[in-house]
Amino acid sequence: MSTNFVDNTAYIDIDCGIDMAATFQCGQAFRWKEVSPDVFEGVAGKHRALVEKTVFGLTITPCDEALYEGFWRHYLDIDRDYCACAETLSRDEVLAPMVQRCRGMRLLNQPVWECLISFILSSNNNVKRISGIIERLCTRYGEDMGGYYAFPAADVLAEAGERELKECGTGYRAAYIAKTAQAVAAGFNIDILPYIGYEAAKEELLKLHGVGEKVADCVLLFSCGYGEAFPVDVWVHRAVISYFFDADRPLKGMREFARKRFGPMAGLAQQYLFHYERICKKDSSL
DNA sequence: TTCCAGGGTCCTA
DNA sequence: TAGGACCATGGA
Repeated sequence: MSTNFVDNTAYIDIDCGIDMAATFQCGQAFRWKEVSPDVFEGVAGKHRALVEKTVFGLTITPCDEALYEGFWRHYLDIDRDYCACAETLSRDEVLAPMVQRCRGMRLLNQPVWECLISFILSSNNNVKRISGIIERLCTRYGEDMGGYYAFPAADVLAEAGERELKECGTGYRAAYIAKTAQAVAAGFNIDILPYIGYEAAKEELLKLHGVGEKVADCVLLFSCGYGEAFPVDVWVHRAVISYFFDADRPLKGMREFARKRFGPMAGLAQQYLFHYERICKKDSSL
């Protein structure tokens, strides 16, 4: 893998390629929009970028070396060998066709705060509507970066309060966001979560209002780098029952089953399951 | 009109 | 501790 920087664009040579739609539209992040099949534009934290798939890998614009090393390299999970991951998961006979269909999908390493609020909003919600709510929150409370808005800081959302947050379409989740924002603004440290281990980090997250097992696992997987996290939503629940069991079983049992079967790649396996299920439903409705 | 969506909280038995 | 009602909202 090599990276070059020309005219404020990063040219990244990645061996395994990237599935743009699977990566940016698989429900792990909510601020990316398709410009064309090979080009996505999005905002993460305080940074906006155009990411384009090329024959060599991908390009990021605008992006100099400092921004790449300080943010996008980690965000796009550039250093993980996804060919090896796909190879390993393909050895699972059930998962093999899903890996084949979604090959090139990557997990993103999002800013923890942004990921936390996004998935608190995901409760009993759908991807399209979550994206709309987040954009309204960013437009109203995010820092104006000149043409786009950063994700709003905790103290700003805490100050906004439940009633104002509801005006952005958050519904009953406004109370969750307000209380969690107040906790973080008051000193609840979410920045340590990537460094204290999966179990300890989950225990911390579960102390926050609006965060249950599923939301915690999403945050741990999509922003803290804990690959063993296995979020179980309605799609994954259906898929696991359909492909691995012949009857329903408790959610806790599903998480344990997944972590035992897929180990440190349980989270990636979960994402293959989730995206595959949604693609299949879309395909079957055509 | 009803169902559904990347669920969590709170109350009751 | 487990189970169930309830919570907002917009698209299908």
